[in-house]
Amino acid sequence: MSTIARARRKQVLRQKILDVSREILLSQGFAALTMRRVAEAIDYSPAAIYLHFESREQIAQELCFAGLKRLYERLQSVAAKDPATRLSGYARAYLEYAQSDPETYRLIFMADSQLSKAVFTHREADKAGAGEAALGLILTAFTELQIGSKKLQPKPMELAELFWSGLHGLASLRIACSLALTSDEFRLAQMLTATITGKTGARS
Amino acid sequence: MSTIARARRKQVLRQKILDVSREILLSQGFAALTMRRVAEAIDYSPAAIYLHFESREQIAQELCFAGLKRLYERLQSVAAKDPATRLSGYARAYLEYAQSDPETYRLIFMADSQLSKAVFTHREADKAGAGEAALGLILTAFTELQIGSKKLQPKPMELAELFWSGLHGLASLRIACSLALTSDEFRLAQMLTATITGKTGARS
DNA sequence: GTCTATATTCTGATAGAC
DNA sequence: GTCTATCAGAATATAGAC
Repeated sequence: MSTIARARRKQVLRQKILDVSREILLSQGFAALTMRRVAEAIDYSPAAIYLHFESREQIAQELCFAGLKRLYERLQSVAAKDPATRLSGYARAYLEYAQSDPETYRLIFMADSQLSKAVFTHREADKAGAGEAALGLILTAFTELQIGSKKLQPKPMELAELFWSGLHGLASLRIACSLALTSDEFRLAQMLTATITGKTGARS
Repeated sequence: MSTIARARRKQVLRQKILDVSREILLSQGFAALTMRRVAEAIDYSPAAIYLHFESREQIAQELCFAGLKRLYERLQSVAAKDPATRLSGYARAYLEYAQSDPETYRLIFMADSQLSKAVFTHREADKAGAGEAALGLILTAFTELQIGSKKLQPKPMELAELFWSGLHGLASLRIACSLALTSDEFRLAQMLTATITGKTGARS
C-alpha cells in the first residue's frame, strides 16, 4: 500500500505544481513564474519543486505541451463536412484559444526559439505531437478543397502554412501589440479564410 | 567653444551607446542587453550610461524607434505605380527587414505590450510615427486598388491590416519558431499578396 | 521527502568622492 | 563627467540536517 499511495501523492503534488504554475502564467505572465512563487503557492519550500521538475524550463515546457494540446482539441472539435466551412471554424477556434490563454500562446509561439522547437518536436508515445496534428487538420482541409480545382499551382501544404501564418499574425498582434489592429480580428480571420479558399477555386 | 564641443562629445557618446546596444541586441538578443555589458563595450562604468539614458527601457525604446524607421524606409523605397505590384514589393521588403534584424523585430512586435504601445504611438516633431506611416503606405495601396472594384465589402483598412497580419505571421514564425514553416516564406508572401489583391477584383 | 540555509550569480540603479 | 563602491533585490539551484 505505501508504495502506491506514495507514488500517488507524488503525482498529485506534481500536478498541483503544474496547476499553480498555469495560474501564475495566465494571470501574470512567464516572467512572474518563478520557483519561489510556485513554492509559496503550494505551501512548500522552493527546494521541494526540484523533486518533481528538473528546472523552471521543464515546467514551462509542460505548460506548453498542455496548451498546444488544448489548441488542438479546439480545432478537432470543429466538425463540418465542407472543407471551406471547416477552415472557417478552425480560424475562429484558433483565435478563441489564443484569446483565452494569451500568455501560454505567447510562451509557445513567441518567447524562445529553443522552447518552441522542443514543444513542436514533442510527441507522446507513438502519437504525433499536438503541433503536427493541428497542422495536419488544416492540411487535410486544404487537400480536400483542392479536389476538383483546376489551378493546382499552390500546394496544399503551402496553403495550410499560409493560413496558419495569417491566424498566427492576427493572434500574436492582438496579444503582443494590442494597439496594432483596429479592425475586428474575427472579421479579419473570416476574410483570410475567404480569400485563401476562394482563390483555389473550389466550390464544394 | 567648450560648451558646443562638450555637447557634441556628449552626443557622440550617446550614439556610441546606441550603436553597441544595437550590436548586442542583434547578436545576442534583448536579454543579453544589460547595462554592465553596454558599459564594458564602451569602456565606461555602468554609472556613466545613466548620464545619457534614464533606464534600460529607454535604450530599448530608442532601438525600436530606429528599427521601425528602417522598416518604414524599406517599404518607402518600393516604387511601383501599380498598387498590386507595390504590395508585392512591400511584402518582400517587410520579410527582408525582419530577416535582417530579427531581434529588433522581436523587440518591437513580440516582446512587451507596453513597449510596443510606446513604439507605435511615438512621433517625432509633427511627423507621423514610423509605424503609422508604414501602415499608411499599405493602406494607400489598397485604397487605390479598390477604385473600380464592385465588391466594396472589405474596407481598405481591413485589407491593409489583414495583409500586415499575414506578413507579421510569416516573419514572426520564422524568427521565433523557425521549425514551424517548411515552405519558402517569400513564396508564401507572394501567395498572400495574390490572394488578397485578387479577391478585391481590381485589375490595374 | 521536505526543510532550512545558503552558495552563487546576476540585475538595475544610485550615492558620493574626485 | 566619470568612477568606485555599493545597495537592494532578484533568480536558480544545491548541500545537508531531519
